[in-house]
Amino acid sequence: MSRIPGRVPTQPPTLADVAELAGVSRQTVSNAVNNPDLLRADTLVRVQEAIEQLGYSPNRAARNLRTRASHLIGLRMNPGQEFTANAAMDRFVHSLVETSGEAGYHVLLFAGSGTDPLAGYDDLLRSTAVDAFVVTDTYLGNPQAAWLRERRAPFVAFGRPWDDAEATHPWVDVDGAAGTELAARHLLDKGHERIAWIGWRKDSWIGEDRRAGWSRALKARGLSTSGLASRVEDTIHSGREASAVLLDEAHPSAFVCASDTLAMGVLHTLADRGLRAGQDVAVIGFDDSQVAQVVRPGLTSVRQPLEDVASQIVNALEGLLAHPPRVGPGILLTPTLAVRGSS
Amino acid sequence: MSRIPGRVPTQPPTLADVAELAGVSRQTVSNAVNNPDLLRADTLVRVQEAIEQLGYSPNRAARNLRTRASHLIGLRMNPGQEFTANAAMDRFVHSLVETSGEAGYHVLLFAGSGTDPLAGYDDLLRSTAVDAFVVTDTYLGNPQAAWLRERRAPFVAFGRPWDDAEATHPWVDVDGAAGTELAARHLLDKGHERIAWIGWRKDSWIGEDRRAGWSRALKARGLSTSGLASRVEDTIHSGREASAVLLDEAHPSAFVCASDTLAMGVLHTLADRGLRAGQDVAVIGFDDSQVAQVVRPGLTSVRQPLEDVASQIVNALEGLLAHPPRVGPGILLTPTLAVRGSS
DNA sequence: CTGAAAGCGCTAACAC
DNA sequence: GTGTTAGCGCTTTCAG
Repeated sequence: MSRIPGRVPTQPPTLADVAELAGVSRQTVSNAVNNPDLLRADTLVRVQEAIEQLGYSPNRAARNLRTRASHLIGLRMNPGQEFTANAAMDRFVHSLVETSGEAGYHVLLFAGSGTDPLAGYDDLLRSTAVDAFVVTDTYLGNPQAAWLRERRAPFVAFGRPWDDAEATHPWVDVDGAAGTELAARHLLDKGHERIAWIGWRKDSWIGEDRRAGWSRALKARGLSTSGLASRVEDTIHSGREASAVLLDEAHPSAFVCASDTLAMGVLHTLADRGLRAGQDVAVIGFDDSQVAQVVRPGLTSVRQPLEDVASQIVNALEGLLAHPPRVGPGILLTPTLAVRGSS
Repeated sequence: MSRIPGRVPTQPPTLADVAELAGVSRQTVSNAVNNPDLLRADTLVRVQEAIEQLGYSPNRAARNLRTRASHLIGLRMNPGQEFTANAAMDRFVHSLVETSGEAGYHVLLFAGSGTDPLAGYDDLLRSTAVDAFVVTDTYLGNPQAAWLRERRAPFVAFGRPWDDAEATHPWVDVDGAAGTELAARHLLDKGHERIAWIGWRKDSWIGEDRRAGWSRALKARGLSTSGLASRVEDTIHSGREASAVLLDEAHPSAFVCASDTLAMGVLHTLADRGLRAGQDVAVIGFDDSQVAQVVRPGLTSVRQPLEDVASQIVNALEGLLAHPPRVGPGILLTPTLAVRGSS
């Protein structure tokens, strides 16, 4: 009488309730859920009907306690830069949630402190709240990697271990150089010969990597890059100024930029001077952000395959959490070019 | 000998380890963590030192099992519309993570199915994986609200119960009408008298709400709205077409739009015709998305106070989960206007 | 293939 | 104030 199907029970049903209804032991119900193969077919059906009837789902806390696993993946959200390269972050989180969901994992978000790159990780780890982490902010080295490895915390990094070639942790990254090389080639094929670069300051590994692709493409065609490159802050204003200077001094017919933000700055300069993007001067950005898609006349941009990144990360995570753990080599994915009016 | 401080233990320390080191019972350690007032000062210090020394954090699963609470808040991510009104979502999630973190909660992300508005909720609820939900997708009524309430699942909605004035669940929303009224007044104060509206199709409550603010502002100044409004799909293309038609037929000197997307369409039309946004025709969007900030000459836009929304939601959540539960009235917050070059 | 017993780490209730 | 007992709901032995 205590559990009337269709009515909302005060307490969710437990294994014992299902066992009683199905006329088997609790253990058998557990097996029906976790190792159905062990049951005889008719018993299995009877148990499954009881589960269905009661709307039973195993209590997460109890299961976690027993199995020492939470099926949760921790992901740190950095204090929101209002408009920066993290435009891609949103898309990545979406993909990660969907992919990890299919693998039986949920994503646990926690806040970072901005100053301390380790904040938040420690507590979740010690309280065994998550099974693993996905570490995304590896742009300036990654102290997290060393720290997490030291505590034997499973994690997969989105981003190469730039500062440590010996690092053995699993990672997935996008080949930025291949992306900018793709962009530069696209322009070369259109007949451009003076292609300028606007990137980030030299202390950014990602920035230098992206720059290398542009440089490689030009050199492969026997073209010089000298005087055609500029390194600035990642703001529209900087992109605008840098492109103005380059136009005056080096007369490029096209720009490849390390980000859509910088590319927007170039578009502003072109508009200032009555030049038409795509017609008079070509521009290519990086990240395929929303702005690239809506600005006139459409900004050609390098697009990171974030769905694939998420999928590979979840894959690596599953290996890491398997018994015994499987840890594969780092994975480098190739971006694509979203071609629009600006090129 | 089993736990050497400074070294990484194979197993995290437990209550028992701390109790042994401090020379007290397990219960006393538990009290030291949860009810420090109950301990004598010197005992408390001794226990805290032991906790510190071992790097102890209470095991989440065990605590959850015992207290029947997970300190997790479920948030559903809808399948990523590549570019839509969910531009604001990212900002909201950030705020929610930070605010709820301060209140001792973490955010659990799960994937929605796109077709079934209830997908994902059920399992998390039955397995008691989360303490409560934050429901965001209330744009077309909210079947979740009725469903969740029926199962006595605690939740707070971001969005009014448009379709059910009798609804008693806690909610927080932004007063869209106040936002568009602010926008229209801003234009009226600049001397505009023919202000057009481009909004969504009539079946959108949010859209009709935003439209009402524009209409109210015009009528308050004794101006007619007839022929000045258009209702279309939320795409750039639609905004472009609608504005072209309105310019031809109604000769407005300014536009207020239900979204930045539509406003971008207007900017395209102006560019097509050689009209300068802000100089010849004013344009105001809604959501203060990234594009509003980077497009030339800057798009004036209604900005939702998402930080405040998150804060109020967490506040409501804390009330809901208190013993006994406190449930307050719905909360309506007022947006602000981010003024840029387009107006 | 099924059942009985034990225990994961913690906290609520009660004794001392 | 502190210690003892019990049990949250589940899964992992190990018998039958």
